[in-house]
Amino acid sequence: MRKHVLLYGLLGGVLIAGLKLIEYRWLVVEHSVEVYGGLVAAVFAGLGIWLGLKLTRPTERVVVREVVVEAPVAFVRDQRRLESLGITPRELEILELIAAGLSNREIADRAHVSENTVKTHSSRVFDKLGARRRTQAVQLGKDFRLIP
Amino acid sequence: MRKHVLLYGLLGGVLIAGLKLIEYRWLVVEHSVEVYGGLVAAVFAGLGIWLGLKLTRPTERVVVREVVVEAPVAFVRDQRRLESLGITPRELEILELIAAGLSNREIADRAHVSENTVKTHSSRVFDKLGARRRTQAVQLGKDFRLIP
DNA sequence: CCCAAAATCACCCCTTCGGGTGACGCGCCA
DNA sequence: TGGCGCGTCACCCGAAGGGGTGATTTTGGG
Repeated sequence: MRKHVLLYGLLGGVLIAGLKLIEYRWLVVEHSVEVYGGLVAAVFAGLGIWLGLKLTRPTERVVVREVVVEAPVAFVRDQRRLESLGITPRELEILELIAAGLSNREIADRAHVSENTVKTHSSRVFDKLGARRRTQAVQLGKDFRLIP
Repeated sequence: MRKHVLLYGLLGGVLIAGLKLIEYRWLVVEHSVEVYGGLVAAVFAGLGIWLGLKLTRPTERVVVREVVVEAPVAFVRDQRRLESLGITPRELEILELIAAGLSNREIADRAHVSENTVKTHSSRVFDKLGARRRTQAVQLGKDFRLIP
């Protein structure tokens, strides 16, 4: 910054010297003092702006703060796949209970239906998923993003 | 910014008018043109610096960028729990294959052991996990962070 | 109002699973 | 060197799971 101040003074001196060399007094005599004043004002205003920019440039700092956002990877059900497989809401419900580790008997109790009904639903959902065992159905259900 | 330019011009006009009012010509006559020029130069230089600061102030900004880092939550096996439950490596291996949806027969083939051996391992791991069914064992294994 | 999809339930048959028990070999270590 | 943990295997039996078929009721939309 100090360098800029020195440069500013130097330019001012050069300007004065330049005006002397081109006989600014002739200009003054010929075009009055206002022209001389305006010229000086314009030049120094420009220099001032330039200096101001130079002085404020260093304060123009961009602070980049990286905030790490935890992504719990929230579960979103793949509705599209659900429809493409033709799995009904009830079947999906049974699948979730199977994934929870419940037996058909327990699922029947919880869903207030008979065990045979649970077996029917599970058989259908196994068929739609292409699973032969409930553990495989659970695995496929997770892969297909049908259950968490 | 345009407002600043207008203000700048207005101030220049006011300055000129002010100089007129205090009969600047007297100053010129009495102290030569250099004094007048220096005065104008100083004033406009100051204005220029001020304008420069005003213009550059808005560019003085702090950018806060939030970088969302995908957290796949890499799986880390809970070795402590594994030991506290007394689950052996072979049993854990069987548990993983069960979680993959394989039958005892398939597990036996993949692990190059008899189906009876697989049943023994699975029975042991079920007992250690407190599971009654393989789906429940899988669920508990995931809860205990023993399998992904 | 009727049809189709969904949900419900039942029965049969076979496979798989899970519990229980017993046994054998291997490596480690006190 | 004897015990212990681990891995291996076998057999039995009851429970649970899964496939197939058929049937009834409920429900939502044309």
